[in-house]
Amino acid sequence: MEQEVQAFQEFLRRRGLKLTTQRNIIAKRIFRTTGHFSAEDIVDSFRRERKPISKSTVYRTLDLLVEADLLDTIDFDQGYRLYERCLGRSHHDHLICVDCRCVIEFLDEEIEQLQEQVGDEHKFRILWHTHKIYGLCEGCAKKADESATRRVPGRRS
Amino acid sequence: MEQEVQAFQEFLRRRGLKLTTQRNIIAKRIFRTTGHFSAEDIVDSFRRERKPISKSTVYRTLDLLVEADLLDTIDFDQGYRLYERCLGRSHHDHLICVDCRCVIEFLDEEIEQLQEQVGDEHKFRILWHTHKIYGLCEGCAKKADESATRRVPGRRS
DNA sequence: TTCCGTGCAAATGATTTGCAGGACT
DNA sequence: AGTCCTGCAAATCATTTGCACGGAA
Repeated sequence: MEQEVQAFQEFLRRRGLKLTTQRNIIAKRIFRTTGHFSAEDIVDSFRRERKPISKSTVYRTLDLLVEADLLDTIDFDQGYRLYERCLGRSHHDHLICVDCRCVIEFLDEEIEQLQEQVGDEHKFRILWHTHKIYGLCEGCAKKADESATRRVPGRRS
Repeated sequence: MEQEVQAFQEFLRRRGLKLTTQRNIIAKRIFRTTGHFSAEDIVDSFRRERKPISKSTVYRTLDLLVEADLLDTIDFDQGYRLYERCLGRSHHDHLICVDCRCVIEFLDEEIEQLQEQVGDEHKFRILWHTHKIYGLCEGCAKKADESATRRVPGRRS
């Protein structure tokens, strides 16, 4: 968190941008989160505390944080963007539960290497990648199995 | 194409849906495409030929074709959805050029297997996945290098 | 005849933008 | 003082939906 706050301030300075109250509040709020969040999550969290900060400002600040390499965006094809902190975090990909929407991170070095190979084979200069595996997490898979079984005796669609 | 037309008609019949002129026209147009296309591409192609079909109908028909397993949707995080025919096509993933926006398909059996392993390790029941590698295709990488070199003697940003 | 489909216009919902008044440096 | 910012409302833009009319079965 401290490191991120400083990195952000440094970034603003380098760009000749101002360190305003709102930017500070938003950045600190974000640097306290774990996991993934949407722009609306941030806006809501301020609304709940009755110190509303305008949507636009939140969006604009998120953009800055992404440019500063302090946030990554992830698109889970849900119609809106999610963000996650990335300073000092290594690259990883995602397992996404289509039922409870939870997200598990994974990293497989072998896959990472094979990707490089794929790039080479196609003379493609890789810049970044996203690898998303959709399915059911342990809990949701269990639930699904149970309700499937339960339905059999009852003969109901 | 013939196969797909029949599969679609069969799908409609099974669902008690009607085989209308518009659905037929749209389906046939799509079954002639190669590569990726957006809903707007389809709408435009009809507009150009002065047999406009309403946007809504196109969207609704695309949904049906996806449900019929005749189309896949792919989200390249461009703010709109792309589709591709998938009947009889095996699964594959994508290399996406961020410059010219061209798309190269790839399939790596080793990666596919390793994914299964990742799922197992996390007790995750995989349903499907997307694996997108972004970067520069051969041509665009070359162009990028050239203009980078050219800039050096001239000393211009 | 009876739904199902279509086209249109309007709604949606996340994100972006224009603008006028405020706030950093 | 001179920019850079903020908040608001309005604009975007792809996609969806409500509704009245028209068409397949």
